[in-house]
Parts: sequence; C-alpha cells; structure tokens
Amino acid sequence: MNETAKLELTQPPKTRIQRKNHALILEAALEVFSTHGFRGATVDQIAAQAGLSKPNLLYYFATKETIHVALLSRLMENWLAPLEALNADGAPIEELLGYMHRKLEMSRDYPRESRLFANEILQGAPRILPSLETDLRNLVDAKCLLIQRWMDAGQLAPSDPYHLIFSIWSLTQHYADFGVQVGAVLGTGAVDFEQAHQHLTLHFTRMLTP
Amino acid sequence: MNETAKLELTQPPKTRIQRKNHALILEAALEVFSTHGFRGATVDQIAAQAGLSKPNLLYYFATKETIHVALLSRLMENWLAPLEALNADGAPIEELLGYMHRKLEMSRDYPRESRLFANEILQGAPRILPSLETDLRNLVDAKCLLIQRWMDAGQLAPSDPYHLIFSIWSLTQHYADFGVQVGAVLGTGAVDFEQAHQHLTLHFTRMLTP
DNA sequence: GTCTATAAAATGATAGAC
DNA sequence: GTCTATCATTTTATAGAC
Repeated sequence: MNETAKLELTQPPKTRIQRKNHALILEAALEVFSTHGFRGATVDQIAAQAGLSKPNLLYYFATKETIHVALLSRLMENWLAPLEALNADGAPIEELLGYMHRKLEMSRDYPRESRLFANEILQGAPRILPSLETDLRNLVDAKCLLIQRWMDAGQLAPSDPYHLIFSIWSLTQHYADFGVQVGAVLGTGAVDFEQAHQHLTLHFTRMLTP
Repeated sequence: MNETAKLELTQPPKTRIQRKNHALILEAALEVFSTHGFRGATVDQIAAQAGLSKPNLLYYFATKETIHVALLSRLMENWLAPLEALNADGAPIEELLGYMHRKLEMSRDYPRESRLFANEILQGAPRILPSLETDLRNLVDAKCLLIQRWMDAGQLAPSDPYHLIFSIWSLTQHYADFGVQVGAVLGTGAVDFEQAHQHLTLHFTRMLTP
C-alpha cells in the first residue's frame, strides 16, 4: 500500500488535474532547462513558467533533479526513433536521405528537446552517458553494419559509416542548437528549414551517390 | 589618476604576479564556464580550480560577469580568424578544405573554447548576439561572395554558400561539443581527430568538386 | 491539492586585518 | 595582494494550515 502510494508520485499520474499539472510542469521545465542547462535553471523559474506555486510544483516532483530525469528519459525514447526506422529493405540513398529528413524535422519541431540534449552532452553527459554507451551505441553499431553492407554492395559511395552518422546528427541538429547564430548571420532572425532541407539533400546526395 | 587606477583592474595587469593570477583565473573560468555555462558556474568553483581564495579572485575580477565577458571577448577574436584566412587567390577546393582543417584543429586543440561558445549560443547568445549580427555576419557575407564567384566560375560545385559555411562549422565543432557522445558511440572514450579529418576531407571533396 | 511561511544551504560579493 | 569573517540574496526544499 505504501509502496503503491509512493510510486504514484513518480509514475504518470492518474487524475485529470494531476495529468494536466504534470504536463504543465514538464513543458515549463523543458523551456527552462533547454535554455539554461540543469544547474542554470531554478525551480522558481520553472514554477513561474508553469503558472504554479513552488511548493505545488514540488508536490508533483520531489526535487529539481527528478524533473530533469523525467525530461531526459522521455527524450531518449524519441531520440533513437529516427535511426531505428532506417530500413534494410529500402533503397540505400533514399533511406539515408529519409533519416536526415526525419532528424531535420525534429530540429524544426522540437528545438528545445534538441537543446536539452545538447546541454547534457556539453556538460559531459553526467546523467545519460550510460545510455549513450549502451542503447545508442548498440543501435548505431547495428545500423553501421547495414550501411557498410550497402557500401560493399556498391549501392553507396564508400566512407566511414560511423562518421557518416555523426555528420547527419551534426548537420541537422545545428539548425536547432545554433539556430540563433544561423538567424543572426542570415539576417532573418530564424532558420528557414525549407532552405536547409534543400541544401542538406543536395549535400548528402553528392556524398552518398557512388 | 583615479581613472588610470580603475582601468588597471579591467585591463591586462602589469606586474608578474598579477599577470600570473589573471591568467590562472581565466584558465580556471574557461574550464568551469565551458562545462556548466554562465549560470551553472560558481565563483567558488572557479576560485578552487584556480587555487585562489574567493576574495582574492574577486580582487582581480570584480564580478563573475566580468570574468565571463573577458573570456568571450578573447574567444571572439580567435573565432573569426580561420574564416578570415580564406584566400581569394588560392585554389577554391584547397582553400575550403584548409578552412575545414583549421576549424577541426581548433576543436582538437581548444575544445573548451568551442563548448564555451556553444553554451553561449544555446542560451540564446545573450552576450554576443550583437557581435554575431555585425562582425560575424559581415565576415560571412564577404566570404560568401567569394565562394559564389568560385561557383559561378565553375571552380566549385554549386550550392548555397551560407549553408556550406554552416556545414563546416557544424561538422568540425561537433567533435569538440559532442565529443563525449562520439567517444561513447565509438567505445573509445575520446575522439580520434585523424580519423575525423580523413572523413571530413573525403566528405567535402565530394561536396565541392564540380 | 494548494497555499503561506520558513528552514537550511548555496552563492555572489564586501569589510577590514595583515 | 591575500586572508578570515561575514553579509545579503538566492535557491532548494519542507512544515503545516486550509
């Protein structure tokens, strides 16, 4: 009984109002953590952003750390999905262009999630390094075997599959993580993702065509 | 007289011991700010890292903000140099490969500076946005004109010069900013920059050759 | 569930002796 | 120049009323 009650505080909540506030807090925390990093964010800020009092926020998440962990856990699930979707039965170049496209869409639609991840990595990945060394590494290993087979079969221009994947990550995430800089240089204040997509399609078509 | 005395606290110091401690503090602050960002860093941490007492550190830099500004100012000078060196009289492909190489060397030799910059951009560039919109933008504009001329002359494969420069930034800085992730995925714990250089050379040769 | 009040610790900065 | 001591504020978290 006590264990059940305890779990309810860390598990997805049950009542309507609980679900609503739970979501409000995660939304607010995403905004604040993605901009200032874990240590730079304050519970006050998150509570204000969520429109809740600080004690009320801490009724839902016992500590600041708990909120951060909840965000990172949710993120890691979605973070791997685009690469998991790389299909061995598809056409190699189209598959990799599709992967690039999905990653660019994530930069466009979920820039805060991208910056949350970037903050964590910049700080040395203190909370998700274990996940990177297992989940992410295993997934990348598997997909690199596939890419290597495509290259050996002459369906892709040969290169290092690992660094090829790194290049997809860096080029697509750049438009979320460094979007302010891109906007400043272009004088637009914001990224034109259609433009970015055209350039990256051209870029990887040249890189991948045998 | 008073103004001179005041300036000496913000200008490069004069005596041997001042110069030494000034440098010690900037070195320590670079370490801490690059990992935790401005708000996540504490004066205590920086003082401990520098081997000085907190009041003694604050004798050299009046506030935490002053140290951060000093680091960013120094950084912006060096940050533009590799692009400035792009030479209109050189061979186009070699010039751009050389620029990529210089940027990758900076990721290898000055990863903390790269992460300091990344932290500032991630946080919305609150301190250096004006510099991005003027100094950086003007420099990029000028170099993109040159690159466009090279493309028009058929010496480079055509693409968007701005996004081409963004791709050089993102691919090279990735090995500093996301080095922990690269090391985790490769199982090496650290980036092999020789390997990265080979891949990026191949990558941009394919991208740029007409 | 939500609030006011507040404790306990940290953090940025200063005072003043030496 | 460097130190000890300390202040003022911010910040995390809790207590307890409603």
